[in-house]
Amino acid sequence: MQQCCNIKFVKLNTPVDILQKKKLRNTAFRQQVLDVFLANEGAISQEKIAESLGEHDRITLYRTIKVFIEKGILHEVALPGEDERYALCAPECTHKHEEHLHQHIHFQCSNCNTVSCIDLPENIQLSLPNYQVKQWSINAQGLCTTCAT
Amino acid sequence: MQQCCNIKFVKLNTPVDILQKKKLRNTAFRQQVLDVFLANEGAISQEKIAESLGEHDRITLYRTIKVFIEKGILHEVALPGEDERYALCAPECTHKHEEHLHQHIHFQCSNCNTVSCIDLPENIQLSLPNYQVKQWSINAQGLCTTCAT
DNA sequence: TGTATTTTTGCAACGACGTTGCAAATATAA
DNA sequence: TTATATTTGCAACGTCGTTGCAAAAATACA
Repeated sequence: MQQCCNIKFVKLNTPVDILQKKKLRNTAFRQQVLDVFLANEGAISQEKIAESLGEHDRITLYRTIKVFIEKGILHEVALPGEDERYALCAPECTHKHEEHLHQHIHFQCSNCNTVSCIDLPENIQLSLPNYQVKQWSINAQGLCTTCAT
Repeated sequence: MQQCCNIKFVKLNTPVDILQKKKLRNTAFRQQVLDVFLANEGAISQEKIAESLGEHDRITLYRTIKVFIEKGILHEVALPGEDERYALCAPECTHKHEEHLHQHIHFQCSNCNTVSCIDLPENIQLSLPNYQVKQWSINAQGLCTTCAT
């Protein structure tokens, strides 16, 4: 069972663990960025990260996000008409340029605007006639658990 | 049956038709932009549109795309790590801020990099426990019809 | 533990792009 | 044909992505 963006799962890894596993140096800045993700559920934009960080160097943040994506620590969540968001990958995730399969659902709440990653209960195949589908993801919109009640 | 981004369907509408229906003035520039979409299947980026247009004013293009999205002529196709792309909406599509339901698949070919919109054979419901799903779309990657063979 | 090596950071700099205001040009209505 | 409303093109501004480079920091190694 592939679990991605599951908070229970992710929280087992400390920033230090994550960086060591990916052979990245353990710096204060990177820890702060990872802390932001561990404190926020779901996918957040660069703007949101920047706010959470307080005063910081924007180029360093840009490069940190870039490296995290390349190493498979973060993945990109694209939403139409909005800034790209980023979310923690599960430990199984490999580098961007290797096989990096994300088969999950990104759910955006039209009320509170949070984007949560929903795990799929099992591996589901998408098959399209005449196409070779390698990976896929679903972007859904509506009301999240909190706002629906 | 909802058909979106289906070329057969869209080609029945001329640029003039499209603009009239949306109560937008019929200008040379807007026609050129629409022609680019009618000539290119699938979703294309602003950069690609700009190339196809030749010499033009970038602000006018920016505003044209913006108006087309607001009026429901174009819709935004978000892809992780890439510039946003735009695709023609089917005539049924309403304005952005009304109910604008796109339940379709955006398929990106990892070889030729084209993004095509695939019609769904019928209305399919996505149901997630505890969530109220209003709309959804699928981003898939792999090899398209042409490149798979 | 101290030093060498490699990585990372912070800053300058540049271009590209989103965005707005405004006046001139254009399209539609009367 | 003229009046009105819309659209365009341009200036201008700030923000962001990106790169190069030197200083600082982290790790490896003796």
